[in-house]
Amino acid sequence: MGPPLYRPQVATLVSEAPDGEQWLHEIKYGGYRIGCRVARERVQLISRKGIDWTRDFPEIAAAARRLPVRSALFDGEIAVLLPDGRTSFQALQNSLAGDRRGELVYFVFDLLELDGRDLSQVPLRERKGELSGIVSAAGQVRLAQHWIGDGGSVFREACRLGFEGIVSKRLDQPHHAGRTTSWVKTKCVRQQEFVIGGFTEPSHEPGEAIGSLLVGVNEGGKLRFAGKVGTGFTRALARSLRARLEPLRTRECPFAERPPGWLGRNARWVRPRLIAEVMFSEWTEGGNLRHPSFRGLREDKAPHEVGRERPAVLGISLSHPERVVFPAEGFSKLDLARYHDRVAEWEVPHLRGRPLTLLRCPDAIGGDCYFMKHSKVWAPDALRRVRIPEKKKLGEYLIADTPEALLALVQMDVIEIHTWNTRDEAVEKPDRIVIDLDPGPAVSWMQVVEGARLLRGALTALGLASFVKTTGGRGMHVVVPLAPERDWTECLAFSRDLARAVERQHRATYTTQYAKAGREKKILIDYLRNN
DNA sequence: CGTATGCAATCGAGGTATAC
DNA sequence: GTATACCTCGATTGCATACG
Repeated sequence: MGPPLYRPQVATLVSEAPDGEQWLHEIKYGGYRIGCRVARERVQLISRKGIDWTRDFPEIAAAARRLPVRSALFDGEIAVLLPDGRTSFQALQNSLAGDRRGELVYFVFDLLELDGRDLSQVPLRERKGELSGIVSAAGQVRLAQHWIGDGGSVFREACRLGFEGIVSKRLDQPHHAGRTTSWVKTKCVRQQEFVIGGFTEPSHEPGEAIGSLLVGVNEGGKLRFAGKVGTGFTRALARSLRARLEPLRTRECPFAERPPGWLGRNARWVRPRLIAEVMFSEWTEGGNLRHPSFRGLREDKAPHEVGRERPAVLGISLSHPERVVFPAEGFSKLDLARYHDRVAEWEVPHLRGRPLTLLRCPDAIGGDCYFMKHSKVWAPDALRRVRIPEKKKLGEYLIADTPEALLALVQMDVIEIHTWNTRDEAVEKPDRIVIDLDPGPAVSWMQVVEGARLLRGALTALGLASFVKTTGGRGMHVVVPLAPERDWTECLAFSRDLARAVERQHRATYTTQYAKAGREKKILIDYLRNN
């Protein structure tokens, strides 16, 4: 008898995540469900329908071959892990097309056979136990994380972080092929209204019902096609929708841009009068709906009121969320917002109370960017404005004290956030000194690291704690926190003296001369950051 | 006899491969 | 380049069959 087939267990959709200690919860990764059979040196990756996918993911197969088993059947999901920690179905398909943006990871969540022992009749709790001894929590083949109990919180957190939803599994149940209720999934759904601009002829009842609805949203005064909705109605409802749409029939396509291909030529068009409520999982990169499902007609809204609803992060509404801000990596404004949301806990303490100088790029990096010090511009309310006396007049500055304020900066298309070395309660008394190590083009990164260590040594000898900050470029900042007691001139004098002392001792390596010429192989110690 | 379950159909986006 | 077929993911309906 050959090895048992890969017959995956699948989850039933429910509206609320279950609670209780008998349930564990995992992230719904939104990748491809894949079984992995290891037998001696042979590894095979198998799709949900039993098709061999080993050739499509050779690096996963190679990593699986190194697992410490003689034979095994693993179950899991292959997904693309984005740098912000989310996984993306879209990115996975791009990855199969050769576009590597993010890391391909096989998240393993079950073990059905181990070294000849059939584990399929063993409770999930024990299978998880065996699995955790074999697959580690890092690497290209990695253990899927899970949480026991409190499904509601796991679900809310998963949605907040931008995942598709969660899968909840009974710990006390054996494996069971096919759809069961001992595995359930809860999805983070989106729902909104769309204008109906047409429909397709159904294959079964031509002339009597509809196949799918063609829907769109208003964008810049035009109706933009957003996809087809072909499920969520019964046959009877499809017939009644046809009856409602038939009087609205027109020869002219109501969408500003005709849908591509066959659809654009063969769909039935209607005057854009009816509004449909549609549930869907997400917007695709092309601005279409993924997994759309009809919920009903909205009789209470006018078509011109229907637009794409702006996503919000931490309550800050983002315009142009899909705009690509980092073209090389393909990251959008929404990606940037989610990143700041994730790191806000660490980022905000360094921003709190500090007047800001901002680099804004309304197009993208590489487009037109400009530095902004004063805040005589529109900014969301979450940002605080302060007035600080300058040489001649009062200057108004922005300060970000909260995670919401940080997201407000993203909404303003801010790419770089530069802070003052003082806080607004005492603008004349710096609470830190920053010494910038700016390497010439011929200087290696390790030399910059050595420079930072040298400075830190000198500071420690003077009784001052210090830490380094990467700059995003090739240099490094050495930051010295201070009690806000000395004024600017004293801080500047101190950092200038320190920089010159280092320069005197190591003339071949360091300089305090700003002129570019002559310092290709040297590190400029820039003390003027404390001015 | 009603309910549960499995399976095929019919829809969706987005991808590949292949034929023309 | 365009069209077709088929693969992944998904939702949902409707029917046949199994079960208590």
